[in-house]
Amino acid sequence: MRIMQETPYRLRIEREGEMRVPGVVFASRALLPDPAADRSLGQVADVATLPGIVTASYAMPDMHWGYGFPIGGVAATDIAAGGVVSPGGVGFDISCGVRLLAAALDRDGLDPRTHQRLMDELGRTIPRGLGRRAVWPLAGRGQLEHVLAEGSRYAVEQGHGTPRDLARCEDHGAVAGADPASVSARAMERGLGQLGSLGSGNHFLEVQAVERVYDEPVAEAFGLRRDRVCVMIHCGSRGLGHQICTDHVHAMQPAMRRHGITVPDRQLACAPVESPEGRAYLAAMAAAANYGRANRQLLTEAARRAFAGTCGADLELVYDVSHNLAKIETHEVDGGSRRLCVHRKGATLAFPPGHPGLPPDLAGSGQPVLIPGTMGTASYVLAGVAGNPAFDSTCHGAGRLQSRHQAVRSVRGRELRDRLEAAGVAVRGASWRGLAEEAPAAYKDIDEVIAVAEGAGLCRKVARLVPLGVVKG
DNA sequence: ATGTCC
Repeated sequence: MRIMQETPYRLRIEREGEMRVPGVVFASRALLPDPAADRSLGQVADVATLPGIVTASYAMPDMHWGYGFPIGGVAATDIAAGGVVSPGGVGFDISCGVRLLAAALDRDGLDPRTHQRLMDELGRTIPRGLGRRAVWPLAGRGQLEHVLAEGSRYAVEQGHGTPRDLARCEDHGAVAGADPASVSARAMERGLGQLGSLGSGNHFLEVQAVERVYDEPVAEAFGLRRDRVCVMIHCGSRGLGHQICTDHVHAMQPAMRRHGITVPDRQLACAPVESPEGRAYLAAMAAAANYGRANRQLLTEAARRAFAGTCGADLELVYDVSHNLAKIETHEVDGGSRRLCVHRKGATLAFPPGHPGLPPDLAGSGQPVLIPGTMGTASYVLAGVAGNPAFDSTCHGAGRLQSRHQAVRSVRGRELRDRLEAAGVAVRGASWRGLAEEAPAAYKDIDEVIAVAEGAGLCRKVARLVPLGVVKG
């Protein structure tokens, strides 16, 4: 593989073999994955072979090895030119994403005793870990179908939130085109008992405080100012999204044979967007996306109850983003306007100021971008910028450096908890092993990832948040 | 990520 450094923050993988376009990686040399342990650069090249891919196969500064596509991967296919959709380009955790809430409270208003009571209450009421516990136990299949079709809109309609919440959700809380009929009975079964639950892995609910503001007017428009207490929620579509991915990867095998599509990796299973299999996946994916969004809405309700019961502060929604999704969007390609299927896997949509997809009160700010760090480290709020070189996309997190297995070998969960508590971060975990798997040492340096994302022109910094307590999935 | 294997 021939890799050229184009700018300090941009590398190019030259087109060769079956690649239809080059690879473009937004990273400093220091952030590049170790090729001995992580095959993600090869995955960027593999994605470049997909039918219909345009411009380049991109990777964000937090890139690492994933299922088929790299995590941190962005790929757009031209629908009219037979462009494909690939479940591996979205990931197993469909619509995994982040929501940020701002409390009507500053950090000096949270005395140590109230802080502990708040964390205890969150620890008691936020369902997490493997299995089926939920804030909203659905009445049955009919109610779940409403969630799949209407996402957070249905949750709010049913009293789990306010109309103001929807104004600060991507797509007003629901992806269009969701079809519950494309969702298998097994996926429905898995989804019934998990709505309003964090899950496990890197998912969390964190109480944070704004430590630094880089752009006062934009922070103000987002509802943020220095020292404000916030809540960040990171979760996805649980077993339902996972099952949908599994079902449709299998369903695409005959479509690939029928269309004569060959891919360098079985995990890149795909089908033309304009094929029965492609359409069925997108309809089921949209349903999972709506489930993921409703999931964050229900966890918001639980967090609001915990705040109301302990410190009395309201929580106002700053924004909600999905960072695992494929969307049909129109972009300029080679001087023409094309309908594209844009895959973002571990990558965040970042519209520039003035984009019609923004809420009117944020039109001048650009789209809020929410990027969590790791336990005990900072998180960032950023904004979309004009001239984004990757279909209005940016990174989604710190990016894993060590495998879960490596992380568990290098630190004990109890030890990590004690270290975080000593540093003033209250910890309410689900399992010791899960905690060790998410050790900060297993991730890249979030400050460096953000510096590269900004340096590469993907987004710009608005505020830096630091953790006060974490409820870990 | 995930009832970490149907």
